[in-house]
Amino acid sequence: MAQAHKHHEHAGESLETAAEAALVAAGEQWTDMRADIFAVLATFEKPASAYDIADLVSQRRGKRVAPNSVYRILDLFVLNNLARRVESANAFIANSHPGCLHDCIFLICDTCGSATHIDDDTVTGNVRKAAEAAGFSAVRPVVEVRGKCGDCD
Amino acid sequence: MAQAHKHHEHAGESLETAAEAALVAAGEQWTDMRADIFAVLATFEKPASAYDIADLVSQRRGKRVAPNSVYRILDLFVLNNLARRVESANAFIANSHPGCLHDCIFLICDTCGSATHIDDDTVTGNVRKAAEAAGFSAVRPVVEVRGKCGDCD
DNA sequence: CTGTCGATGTAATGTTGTAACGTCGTGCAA
DNA sequence: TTGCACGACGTTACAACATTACATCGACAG
Repeated sequence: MAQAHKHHEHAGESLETAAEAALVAAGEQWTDMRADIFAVLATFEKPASAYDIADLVSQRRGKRVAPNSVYRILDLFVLNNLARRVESANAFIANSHPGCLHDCIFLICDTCGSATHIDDDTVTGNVRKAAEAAGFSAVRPVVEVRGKCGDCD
Repeated sequence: MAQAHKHHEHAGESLETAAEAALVAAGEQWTDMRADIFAVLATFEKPASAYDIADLVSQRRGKRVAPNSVYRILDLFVLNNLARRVESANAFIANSHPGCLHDCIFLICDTCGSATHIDDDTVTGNVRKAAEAAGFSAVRPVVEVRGKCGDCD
């Protein structure tokens, strides 16, 4: 069912470096603020709200960072595919393979809150096709699954 | 692609009657308040926020109805499949065939805000399978598509 | 030097969602 | 008939999420 699809999955340092590269490649700056926000976002394995991030970034910088600023940068990240918005959780999660662009599917555990993401282009492709068949264009599929993860069984 | 799947699609009076029947069948009461909220919800063709509904129901009753009360009843509706929550819009929409239970796919137009829903059990079934293959259980798929509808092209 | 531009700061406000507790009517049991 | 239990709804307060408008600051081109 799932497509075999080889990614370079990043983590930690490597992920931040990849994110920086991707953002710079898009003609954007990689500032301290952006680096801090990405770093904080990347430490979460659960989806993080903008306010969670604002708190942690504030600690890290020893100075209050307003949610506002966080949203701005998060939006930029989402736009450039460094992060994803998890609609059903009003929260954000770092993309573990920035630069590699496709629709992803999030599995969010209602018990522990963790989110994993899978890429299955067959499934999301079918969603796109179904939408296009109904006359929709310029489509952005939102495919998320709420449930219970293997660890919480 | 899309499954041929025959529903009784309701509208107006008929829809409200069907909703009442479904709720009563579930052992719940069909009160004036619930009827009003459902009626208001059903007049929207766009997803409606709880606050929108609260405003209109307040007008209709000539007395302020708090969002709080609306949420309670909306939650009940969602639980009993009379309404659906549109996660990517933080809003609700009436289910046009209450009692008929399956995963649905919402197409939300980013231009005019309208939402249509399609049922394609093949697609949602594959989403479920993908989630289960990843060790997820008790799964509730959220499949929504943001894009531009035929009318807004 | 100065105007412009992108990034961030600051303040205020709007929107969405929940918690805690009070009141009221209905039905049932003593 | 009284009193209690319960579900539905009201009221208030607050928490969480998100946006708008405008100010400040440094880099850099003219």
